[in-house]
Amino acid sequence: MPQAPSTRWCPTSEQLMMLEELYRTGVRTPNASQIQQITAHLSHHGKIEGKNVFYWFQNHKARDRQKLRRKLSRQPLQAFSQYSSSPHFLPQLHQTFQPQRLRQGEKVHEQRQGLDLLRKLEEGQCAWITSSPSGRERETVMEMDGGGSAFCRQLKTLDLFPTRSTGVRDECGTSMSASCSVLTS
Amino acid sequence: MPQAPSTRWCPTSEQLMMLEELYRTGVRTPNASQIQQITAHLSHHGKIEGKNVFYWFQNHKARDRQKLRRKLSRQPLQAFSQYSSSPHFLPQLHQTFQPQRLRQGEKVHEQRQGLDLLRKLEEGQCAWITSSPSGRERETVMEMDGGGSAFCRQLKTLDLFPTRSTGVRDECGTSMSASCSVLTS
DNA sequence: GCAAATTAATGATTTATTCAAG
DNA sequence: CTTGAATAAATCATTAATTTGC
Repeated sequence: MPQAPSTRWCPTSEQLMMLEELYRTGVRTPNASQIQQITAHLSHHGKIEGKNVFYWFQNHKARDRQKLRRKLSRQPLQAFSQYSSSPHFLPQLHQTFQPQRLRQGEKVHEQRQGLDLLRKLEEGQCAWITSSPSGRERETVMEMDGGGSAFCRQLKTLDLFPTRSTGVRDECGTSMSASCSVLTS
Repeated sequence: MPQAPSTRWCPTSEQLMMLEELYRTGVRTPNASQIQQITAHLSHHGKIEGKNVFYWFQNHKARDRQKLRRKLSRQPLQAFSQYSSSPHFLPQLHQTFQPQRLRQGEKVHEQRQGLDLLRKLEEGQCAWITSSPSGRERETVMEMDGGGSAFCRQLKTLDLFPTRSTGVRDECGTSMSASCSVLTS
């Protein structure tokens, strides 16, 4: 069939890796000259023009920031957990794990609560995660050394999460189906 | 009898299946609370602690990415590989980009170039960036056509990224060993 | 068949990056 | 410019698979 001559640049894996390598090592907003050089090099690995390089860095930088923000805004849901050995616990967990999105203006600072585990693990303050919760289900899921989860306010899940992706999301999953949550307090 | 002090967690098949199910359905980086919940549930199927869950997701995600990248790098789809992937190309580019770091006072100019570019692009004055960078630029930047080694004599590797290859390990094109090179002349 | 020897997986640690707040 | 937070990448280390000589 008369394949439409792809109207847009499609980076080869090598080009992509090289761009990412440059990005990883600090290049963010290359100037004209730099773009020219990059383009020259990458052109050995496939069709490419300067504007592609320019746009790539623009987009990559932006999406990186976006990803970070999203990452920071991941909030824990309410502790519920007496399903114990329910054979249906998985679906329930899923409900709890849907990515949460908070309001735009919400201060990022108070929203983190993610995994400072690593640090705590290394510092030995990881009782909460090191200890085996095997004994019984605790309804006070975490108590985290007093000050850890003060901002663990009540979230109200509004709805939906058709998430059923099979591929590898997370990274460039710019738009993962997310449920919408709102602070109710 | 001093039982083999199994030094590390060994997931039961049930635990593994549950973790994989969670992963398949989108869980990638569970936060503290979520880890607690997962741990609580999985503990019904065998000994387990929070950090095991944490590490499991870290590793699984990382190795998934790794697998994907390795797969991608195996499909270099252009015949331009006469230059193939020169290990020198990156360092050279980096060298070019080093001067990008400016002192506080004079930062504006460089930074603004990106915007200028965009403007030009949108205004149609982007001939310089749209045009394919053939020949000319290449010469000034890299001489490597006659055997890239000639270029290397002038380079001094700073070893920003020590290429400690443990040999055996995985990897391939994922992370090109990038060292920071500087002209010594 | 069966261990010792080898190799592949994968759990656990360490190290480097990144963004952005201070 | 410095530092905090939070990974992701790299790598170390141990367990499971498998191969191999008998």
